[in-house]
Amino acid sequence: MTKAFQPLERAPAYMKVFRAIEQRISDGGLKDGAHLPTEAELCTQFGVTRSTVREGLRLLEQTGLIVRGPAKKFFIKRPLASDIAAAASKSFALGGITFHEVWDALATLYPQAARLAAKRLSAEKVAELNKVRTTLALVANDDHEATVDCAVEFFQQIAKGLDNRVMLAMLQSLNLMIGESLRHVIARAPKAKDRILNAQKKLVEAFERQDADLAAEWMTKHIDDLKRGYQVAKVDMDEAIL
Amino acid sequence: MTKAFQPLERAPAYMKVFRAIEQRISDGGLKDGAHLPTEAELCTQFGVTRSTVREGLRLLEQTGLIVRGPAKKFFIKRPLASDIAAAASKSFALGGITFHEVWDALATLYPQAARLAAKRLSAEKVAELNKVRTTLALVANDDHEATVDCAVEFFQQIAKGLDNRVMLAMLQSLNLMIGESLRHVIARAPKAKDRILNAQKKLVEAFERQDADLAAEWMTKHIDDLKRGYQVAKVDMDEAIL
DNA sequence: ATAATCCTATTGTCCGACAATAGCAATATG
DNA sequence: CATATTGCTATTGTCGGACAATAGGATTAT
Repeated sequence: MTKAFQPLERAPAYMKVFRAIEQRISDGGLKDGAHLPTEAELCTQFGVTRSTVREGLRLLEQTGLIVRGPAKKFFIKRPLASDIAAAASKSFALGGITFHEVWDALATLYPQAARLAAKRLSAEKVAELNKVRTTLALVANDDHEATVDCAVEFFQQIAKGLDNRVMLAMLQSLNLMIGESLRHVIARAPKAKDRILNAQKKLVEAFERQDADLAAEWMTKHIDDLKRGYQVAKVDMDEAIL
Repeated sequence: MTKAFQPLERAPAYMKVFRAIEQRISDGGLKDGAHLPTEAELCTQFGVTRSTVREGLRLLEQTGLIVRGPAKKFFIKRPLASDIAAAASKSFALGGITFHEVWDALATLYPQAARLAAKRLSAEKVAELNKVRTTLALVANDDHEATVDCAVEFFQQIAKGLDNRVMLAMLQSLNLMIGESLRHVIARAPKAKDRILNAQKKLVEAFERQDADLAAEWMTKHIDDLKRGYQVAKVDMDEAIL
């Protein structure tokens, strides 16, 4: 007797539409920036109705593979690190991730990131970082909004400087998750800004000297400070973020 | 004159449906495991037609917030670390991430993960790891499939043992991305398995002694070996994965 | 008691229609 | 002639209804 049959491929048509287009994107048939045919055109090509095509498009839309251009037209977009980070941090939040888990990941990743940064950051990037730092020094002490923005921007610049999209996405997703809570902390821990400024200064120095150990050391202190900030602000670390 | 009007909120109805349900999930109104009302029910509640509701459901579906239960009914599901990892690694692949970037992230994250594991892994978890290791020792030398599975499983167990869903998701997404390429490497680098086994042995020893430095050291060697494997297998590290 | 069959609720797909909108062409106005 | 306005057209967003496919549960037959 010949071999048993494979279970045959049964997926809803809208799913097949999704996968077909996704496939075309990944194999380069639909290049980045190209625009998708109109819905009517897709109907005739796939031989299904608009409702079905549209359901498939919604899947693509949520995956982030197509974005609206002018005239509501969709065009193809390959996911950027920032998209992945945004999606991941949103999912984490919905999954009930705690401050503790985020902080733990920060404490693990960022000192290493600082090590890499010390080795890889170009002189221009370090100068850029320094500019962010001086900007932070200039903002009013009670402007918590701007303070947080600068503090997060400093992290962002380091992440971007690593020249690695995987790490960028991971670090950015952490940045997004701490951003909100940081606002909370800074509003309640008045001395936080000075400590942040000091850590940033030492970090920039370490980057200038390309001293990986020093960079890691100060980054660790910086992250530890954040935890202390949470404690001062009486944030329950086992509470879910957002 | 009174202040200018805000641009009014104009989003397609299907998007509003999506956001409304998403909101209900995140604020706990729809609990994990609860089942979504039928499409017809949602139609009456939102006051839109089924087509519109269904487009919204497709968005939820792709976000991973609802999954099909028996009878095709949708059930609410909060995203798990593994879902986030799967989505992220797929996006990375579509974004054209290179082997080099993945390896770079591996080399940065896993030694630190090993450090944490040395401190946190329970005795049972270490025993579990040891079991994976002995399983790998027993598989035939030419069974590349099983070899890869065991090698990846070893990483998975470490990731799970950290007891941190953020790190778990990040490490898992890396695991998914190397999985495929590892198959390629092991088929071409015959001695790879022995080196993997040795590294795993040393790692387990380090975990048993809770020696973080030793664990990090051997994990670094382990990851470096992987890179050497790529070179032996003549994989172009600047090529996109998958 | 178990297996086969029917029933029903729900999803998947189709069709056709029309309103809303954005971009473009044609026109009016100075 | 240049600019502003208007109308045209292609496309998307939404609607309503229809029916086939399917999964689970109820019912019947053996």
